Amino acid sequence: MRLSRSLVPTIKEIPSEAQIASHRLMLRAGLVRQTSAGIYAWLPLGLRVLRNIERIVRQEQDAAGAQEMLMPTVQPAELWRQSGRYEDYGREMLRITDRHDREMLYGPTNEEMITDIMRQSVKSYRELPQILYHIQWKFRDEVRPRFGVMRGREFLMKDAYSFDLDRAGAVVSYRRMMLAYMRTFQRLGLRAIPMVADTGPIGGDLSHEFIVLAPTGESQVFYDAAFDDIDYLGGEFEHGSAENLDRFFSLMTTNYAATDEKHDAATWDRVEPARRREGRGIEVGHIFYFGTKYSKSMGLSVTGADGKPVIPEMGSYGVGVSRLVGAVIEAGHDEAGIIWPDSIAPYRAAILNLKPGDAACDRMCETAYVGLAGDAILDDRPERAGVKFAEADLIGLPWQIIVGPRGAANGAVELKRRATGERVEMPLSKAIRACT
RNA sequence: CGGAGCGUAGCGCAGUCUGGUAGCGCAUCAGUCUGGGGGACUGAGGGUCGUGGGUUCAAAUCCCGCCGCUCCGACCA
Repeated sequence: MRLSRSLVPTIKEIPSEAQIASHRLMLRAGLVRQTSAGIYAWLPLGLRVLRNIERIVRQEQDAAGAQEMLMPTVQPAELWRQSGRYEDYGREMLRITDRHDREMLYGPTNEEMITDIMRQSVKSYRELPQILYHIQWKFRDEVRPRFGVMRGREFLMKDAYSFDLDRAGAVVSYRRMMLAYMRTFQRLGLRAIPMVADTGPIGGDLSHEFIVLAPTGESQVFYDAAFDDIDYLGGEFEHGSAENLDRFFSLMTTNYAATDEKHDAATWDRVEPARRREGRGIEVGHIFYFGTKYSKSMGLSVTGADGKPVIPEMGSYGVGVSRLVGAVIEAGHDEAGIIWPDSIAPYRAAILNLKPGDAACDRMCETAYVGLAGDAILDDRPERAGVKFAEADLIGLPWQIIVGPRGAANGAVELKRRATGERVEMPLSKAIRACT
């Protein structure tokens, strides 16, 4: 993108309404704008990050054997009456009446809807197990939205639903999703830890929340440092083998990890002192096994091998995609701005033309822009160098190719790594290769 | 939902107590200088003072209602 023709409304001052780093930086770097309390418009740069996170989430869901679909945001109240949650959910649910006086709602989650779809479509035990997911906007009318996209009312969530014939199968699905989540978070450059959780209004008896460590997190967490050394991407764990998943799951659950609500001082004291880690955490995902809660209340059953009805065992698995944008920034920033992980940065590099109008600078910047196949922000604005440096650091792309008249005369640019601040002078072609 | 605040130029704010010409900084636009870490100077444009009513000769300012937003607490991907 050419910055001179793009909507990237950066802000120099700190917005007064933003209390935490990620919120301030998202506003300052021009990623989002608030349109109502807890409701945000995603500007071009922010949307690219959101899409990149979605892509990783999608790849890992697919790898775990889940199928993508898309359910609507607006749902009929009738479905929620069947499960009994229409009244239970309370004021957090945004209720809508259409022109025919039909009661509708803006979905806060989709258990009822997916169960309805499955009961219409799945008739035989041969058709299970299945896991379905979608990435869709949700609305929960939070009493007090805050912290920008971390705690908005409208948010983008990936929610998956598993259907198995028995508890043993459901447990395999649950573990698969847990592995998918750990892989997803690692790819996002986040250290996330699964912690035993309350099941809340969704119900059930097996539930974990995934907590990302960040100093501005909302809850206090305690965990065993053993989690820090686990590599989920290296091939040690796989979705295909129940035995392997079993080993994975016991690794996740035997090491101590708890939020302050579930913290057990006695068990904590048995963790080797050198391995005790304590800090603040942000919940970025939550998974539940809830048995037949919805299948039973809503009449989902399939015919079993013996000709008798079987009520499927279900689970649901949510990850806050839009919240992750905030979480990634909480985990990666400094005084100057955001430091994006390579995996989700809106663009790979910023090309800073320190002297637009200078033939050599212009030519080298164009070469760099083409060389990066447009996966870069070309700062071609007639601004001073200082402004460009400051905004490039604020936006936080992984690389900066700095093209100034000094080096341009003999074909050299500076390549700066945002994360470390390290700057090295080198030929343009080498800099381009380093970024790709 | 309990408690507390705030709505004045794109952003951040002063002015409100004590009614009488709507202001400052940043940003924007034009020009000059400058030119490797948010530069300087000169000039210009930009306002239904959240909204509806009331009091008054006169309301950003006083009174009442409404709306919006923020913060603290209890709750959540």
